[in-house]
Amino acid sequence: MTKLRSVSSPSGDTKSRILAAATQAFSETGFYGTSINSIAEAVEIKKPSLLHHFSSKEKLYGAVLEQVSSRLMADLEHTIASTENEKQQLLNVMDGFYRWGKERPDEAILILREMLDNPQRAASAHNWYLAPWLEQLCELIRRGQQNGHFKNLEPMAFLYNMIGAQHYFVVSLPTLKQILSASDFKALLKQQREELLELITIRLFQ
Amino acid sequence: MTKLRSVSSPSGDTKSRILAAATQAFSETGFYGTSINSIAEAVEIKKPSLLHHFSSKEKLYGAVLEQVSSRLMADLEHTIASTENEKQQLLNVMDGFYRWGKERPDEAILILREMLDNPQRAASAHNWYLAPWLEQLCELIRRGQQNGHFKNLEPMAFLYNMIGAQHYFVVSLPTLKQILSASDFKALLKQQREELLELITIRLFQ
DNA sequence: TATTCACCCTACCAACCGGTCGGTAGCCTT
DNA sequence: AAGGCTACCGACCGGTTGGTAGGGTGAATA
Repeated sequence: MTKLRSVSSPSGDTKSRILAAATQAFSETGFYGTSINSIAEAVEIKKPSLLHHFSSKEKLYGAVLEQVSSRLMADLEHTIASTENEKQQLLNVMDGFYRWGKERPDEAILILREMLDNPQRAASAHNWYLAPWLEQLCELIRRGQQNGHFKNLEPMAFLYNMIGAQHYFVVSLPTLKQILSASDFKALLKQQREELLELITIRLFQ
Repeated sequence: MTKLRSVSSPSGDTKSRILAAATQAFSETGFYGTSINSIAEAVEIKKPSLLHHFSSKEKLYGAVLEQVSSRLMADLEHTIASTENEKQQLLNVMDGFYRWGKERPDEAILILREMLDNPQRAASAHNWYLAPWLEQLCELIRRGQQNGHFKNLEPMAFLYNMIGAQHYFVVSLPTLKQILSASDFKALLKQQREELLELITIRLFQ
């Protein structure tokens, strides 16, 4: 029997609305700087109602992180699976990472915040939200090296610099947007992208 | 008349002891996650005594940021002034930035936190603590290009990637230290440094 | 000797925090 | 009609926050 969702109270997606609001809030003001009350207000419910869906602030925060990291991981796997060539795989993954940062800056900032706030938790085995991501990419590069498509270099060190540059740039965007003119900002956005691609090309391919 | 500083109460440097403790605390737990009481405890005074030296939490935080950024700026100017060759200047500055991150990770994390927490404040004219820094470096590169020592590329985009990669790596160190073995960690530290130098070399000099 | 002043303290405050409690409204199943 | 369920709420709790008021102390100044 199909369940009818009442129109007057679309309560079924209250949970996801909370998650969305929490993602933005934690991203903007961090875990300690965000009160669950302010999140509840954004969803237009009261605090006890929020705590009905997520039994504690920590649980809510954890749910947000898990949603973000799982989406990131799924994107990576999909990207790698959809191409054969290692060179194109790497470029596509970097492109996906770039678009992720541009389209979901909240999530990019959140992941970085978590690394700063909670290095030991962020690092714990299956909990570092970029560890499996980086590991997959490392192996991709090693495959490319074995096939002779990539130059010989340390995959991890290389990747960390490229991912770091990209991630850092993304979280800087709100700041940059304010100190640069609109045209300068737009130009830098394009230039940085081309610069990073050029770096990857001359370091890995040539 | 020279003022004698009493030995029993070296109160003159209570202020700097507060600053040091605050730098560490804010770096570890952020502005909202840090209570002035915990800072006072670290200095072994009571909260009102701390508020006697810095009249509010915001003021203290501002003083910490100013101390960090002024030292960073002084280092940059000293480094540039102590060399003639643009190529060597750039390498020395990057080296200085690297050592800053290694020797004062607290400060590196703090600057990044400030960018996340307060993009509009962090960006405001004379208050973005890396803006003048980046500007000086940009001009250095432009000089090198005019002299024909550097390749032709967009200085800002290039710099942002290099600085970003380095800064990102530094703030990742606590996390990396926990997911890697001691030997792997040490190896990565060396490799990343060489990798970044290689990137600069082949992109800017060759 | 009297006064000032920097420094540190105890005691206190209103505001806010995360979280619990008892209870209500409405829907679904039996 | 009864019972159970989810979603939601007002009132409240203990505890912590940044900040204030005011008093004590000891050294420099006059």
